[in-house]
Amino acid sequence: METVVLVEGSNEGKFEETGLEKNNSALSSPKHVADPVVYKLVRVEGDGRLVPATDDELMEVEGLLENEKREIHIVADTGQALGCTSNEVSSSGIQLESSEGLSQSENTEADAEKLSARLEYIEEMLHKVKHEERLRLSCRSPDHSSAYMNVDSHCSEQHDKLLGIDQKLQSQIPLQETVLSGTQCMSDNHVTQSGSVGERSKPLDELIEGGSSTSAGCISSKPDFSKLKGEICLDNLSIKELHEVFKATFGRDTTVKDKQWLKRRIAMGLTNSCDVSTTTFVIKDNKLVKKVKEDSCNNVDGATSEDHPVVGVENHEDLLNSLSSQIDEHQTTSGMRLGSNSHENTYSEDLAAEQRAAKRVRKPTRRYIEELSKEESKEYSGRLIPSAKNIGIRPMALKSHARPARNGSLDGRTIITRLDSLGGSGIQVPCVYRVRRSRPRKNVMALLKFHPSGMGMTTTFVKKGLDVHSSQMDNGSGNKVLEARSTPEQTLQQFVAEPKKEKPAAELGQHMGLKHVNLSGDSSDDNVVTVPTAKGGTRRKHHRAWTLSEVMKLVDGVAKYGAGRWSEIKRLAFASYSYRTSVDLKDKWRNLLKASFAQTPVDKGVNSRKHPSMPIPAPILLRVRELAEIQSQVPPNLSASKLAACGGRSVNETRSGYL
DNA sequence: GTTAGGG
DNA sequence: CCCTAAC
Repeated sequence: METVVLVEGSNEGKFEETGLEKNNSALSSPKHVADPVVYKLVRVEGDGRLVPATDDELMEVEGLLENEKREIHIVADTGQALGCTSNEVSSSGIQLESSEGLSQSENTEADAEKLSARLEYIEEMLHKVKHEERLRLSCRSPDHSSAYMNVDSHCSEQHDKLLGIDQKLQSQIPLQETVLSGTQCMSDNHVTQSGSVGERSKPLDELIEGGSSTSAGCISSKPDFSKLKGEICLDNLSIKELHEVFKATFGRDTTVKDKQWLKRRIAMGLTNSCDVSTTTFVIKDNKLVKKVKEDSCNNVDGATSEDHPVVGVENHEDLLNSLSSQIDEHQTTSGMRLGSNSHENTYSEDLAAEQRAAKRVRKPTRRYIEELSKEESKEYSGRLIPSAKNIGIRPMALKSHARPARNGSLDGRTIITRLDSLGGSGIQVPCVYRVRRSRPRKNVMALLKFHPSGMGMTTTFVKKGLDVHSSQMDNGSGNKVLEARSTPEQTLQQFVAEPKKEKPAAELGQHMGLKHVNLSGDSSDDNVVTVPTAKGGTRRKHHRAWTLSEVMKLVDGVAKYGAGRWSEIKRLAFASYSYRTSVDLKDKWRNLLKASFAQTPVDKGVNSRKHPSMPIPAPILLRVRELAEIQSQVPPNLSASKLAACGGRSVNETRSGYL
């Protein structure tokens, strides 16, 4: 922190996080002008900004080139290796050989030219190699690859940012000095932050465990990670030891003798294999140093834009989310690029292209799709679907949606949910699906709407079914609709309908237990049906019949906390019913009121309702009515007659009772 | 983020 | 159940 460099670094990070871009501009262009001799690899930030590559980035290129092929092969073979390797490759893809780059940059222009030429070459090579790999990845278990890609992408994203920051530092000082000062600051930083680093270890572990199962594969075999905690210094290890660590880390052997390379590699691997660590640590001079500033953390939690990485760990899911969204954004905007005409630009474009390609392979997140649809629908509605498809919606949809057990019982659901949350079918699920209670955004609707083939037909069909509108009918029609759809649509349909995610495992468990107790048969959750709106838009109706117990809880809740305090009731009385929102409660109460006052008085319709909807026992209705009267919740229209009959006492009764 | 109300 | 306006 003491060193100028460090300070700048942290500042940079902050700015970047904050979204201030002047720094970047200042760095890339001005800098470039000032020192034309220094050609650097540049990469495009998530938001499209150009960020100079860092020494770290430059670091491995050479070794990478040497090992590229070998690694790729490995990748092709094992899923695990695949994940790990993809990480490495992707991250290394943006790297250039440092020692050379540095040394050359400080030389004459002639050297610089050479360098640039070389960089170009390297770029090409990397490009090709990466492309190859991508192809392979995409060919192989798309699930895995995509999943990995996800993780990896976000990792690299982070990494890039970090590197970008480093680079800035570097670019502002003589390169040689950079190294030194870098080391210097690192050690300083090291010392000052050692405490935090220690703290960090725990969350890190958690993350590793809680992280995607896929990445876990790589991480699991990384016993030596402990060595990285606290001090995180591989310097003391011999090459042999490094090899061991390497193997432990990546699950494969390496023939590389270069100590530096190994150290870096290991550090990288460890870092990349862990979502958070990337954010938290900066790899520099063969040491993992706690990063001063977190980019991603901020994204996740703006308030936590402090020097404490721990924050980021808290909700890595969100982290992933935000990251993915970032990536998405990047993806959509990657098309446009800064229009300068420098060499850097050329490189950056290459990189950009490269990245784009990489991302293309990546499975799009739901968020992405949504946003994409939104964006594109404005301009090219026709192209919308195809593009989405190409990006890989289908595999994902099919995959994540693979739930024959949908109709299954509670157990079935449990399993399914688990799959979803654990990523049994795909890592991405947890991060992507988790948040939303599953109501697709309008965008998605739009997406559906735009779907070329037979959408219109489907729509009408659905509508028909919907019109019948009985809870049961709903389901039936819904399923029919799904089945009726043509393949492509089905994919989409499923994709859209899929969402019904039940939440975090913990809650789920609880929920499950309670559920069993309920007499309800609603356990057949996910009566998710997409229904067309009158305007042509579709919306998903995700129906879940209210169970008696739920109703009772609701009534109790109202009695306790008062009608209108839905959030309270939801939180306190419906804690276990994750799917009931306060709005739901409110709606239900409204209905209950209606029902109670409509039927109870005469006692005629009490249970006589033959409609599919669950009949509400008279007692409950009675109670509802009482509560309503007590709280003057009586529906206006009904209250008139009813209250009048009762003597209108409730008129003066205010909610004060519970207040 | 909640709540109320219409659809 | 969805959507939105209003808070």
